[in-house]
Amino acid sequence: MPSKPTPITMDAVYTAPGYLFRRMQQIAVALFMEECRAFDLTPVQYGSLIAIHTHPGIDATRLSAVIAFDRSTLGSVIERLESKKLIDRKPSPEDKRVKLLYLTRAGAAILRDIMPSVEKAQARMLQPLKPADRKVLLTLLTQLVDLNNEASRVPLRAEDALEHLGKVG
Amino acid sequence: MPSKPTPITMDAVYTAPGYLFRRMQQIAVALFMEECRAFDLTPVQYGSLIAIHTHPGIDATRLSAVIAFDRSTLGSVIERLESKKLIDRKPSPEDKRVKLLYLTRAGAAILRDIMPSVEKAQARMLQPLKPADRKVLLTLLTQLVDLNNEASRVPLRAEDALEHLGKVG
DNA sequence: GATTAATTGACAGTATACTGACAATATAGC
DNA sequence: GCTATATTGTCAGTATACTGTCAATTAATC
Repeated sequence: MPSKPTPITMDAVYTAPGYLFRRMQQIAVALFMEECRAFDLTPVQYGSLIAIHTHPGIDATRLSAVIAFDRSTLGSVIERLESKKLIDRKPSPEDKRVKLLYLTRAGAAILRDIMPSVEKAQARMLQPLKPADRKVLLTLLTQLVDLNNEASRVPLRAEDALEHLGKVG
Repeated sequence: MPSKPTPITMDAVYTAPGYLFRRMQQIAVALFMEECRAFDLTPVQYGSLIAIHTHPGIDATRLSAVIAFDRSTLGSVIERLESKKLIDRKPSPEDKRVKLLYLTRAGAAILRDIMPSVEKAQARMLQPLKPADRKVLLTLLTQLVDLNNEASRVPLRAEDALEHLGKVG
């Protein structure tokens, strides 16, 4: 049977999951920026630093896969981190196309120092919910992101990306 | 007691709610664009059309409040909708600063036609969850957005925005 | 080993966000 | 009624995304 046409009301917007995800993402960024103001880092830059810290010598393409950030955009993110002297970019001796990424001392330091503020921001955005509800939401959200992994332009490829690091052949 | 410092691992990223909201937002946009390709409308443009349809003669500032979209950005969104001839912008006779927004015939038509595709996209992003879980997630997400309303730069002001429409003073 | 494929980083073009500023215009307070 | 304040639209500057393209380089195939 054909379903009845959706009435065109604001509820078509307000109850759409896509709209709610957009608003929560904006709220999440706002809280991150507020808590981390002193460090002058964006959420994307923070995530990139974490990944480079965890995988020193990673290249931009694999970095993009490990954090599921857009590869085209990552170029300018890396540029900004480099100009802030938080990372170094060194040409790969094995592949002339590739530039390997490393944290500088300053990069490692800022990462260590920013963690508590990031934690605070992450806690604040779930604060309004009861603790049990926070857990439920996080569980479902994690599942949903994982199950929809292939739907995004840049699916998360944590495992794959690691395979090519620190190997000789 | 002081809590132990967070270890710097990828889990600090993968389990952060902010990261999960970012990824779901990107997945949501990707699914919207895929389902609605034929209409050449973005999620933001769609939301704007719905709001203008519901509140004919609304101005840009109130539009921003009714859908909680950034006011600076909305200028270019409106420009694009106007150049596609989906909306009309008319100067207000009462306030020389204000430009009032109306759907064109084409705008109303595209809105009517796109609804099923939007529905499909919204359904697809929750599809991977069990029906009961979808309901739980939506409920918690709606609560969370509402309770964090003031944390975003552009809090939703659905009621306020309406008060100034169609009144004489 | 020469041709074809795929990969890497880069770039141009479009769209959304947010910050902060500005001129024109309205409103409030006195 | 004049002045201080607020509102509206706009713009410049920065940051993130996505599409599509490109040259350089590497890998795969025959």
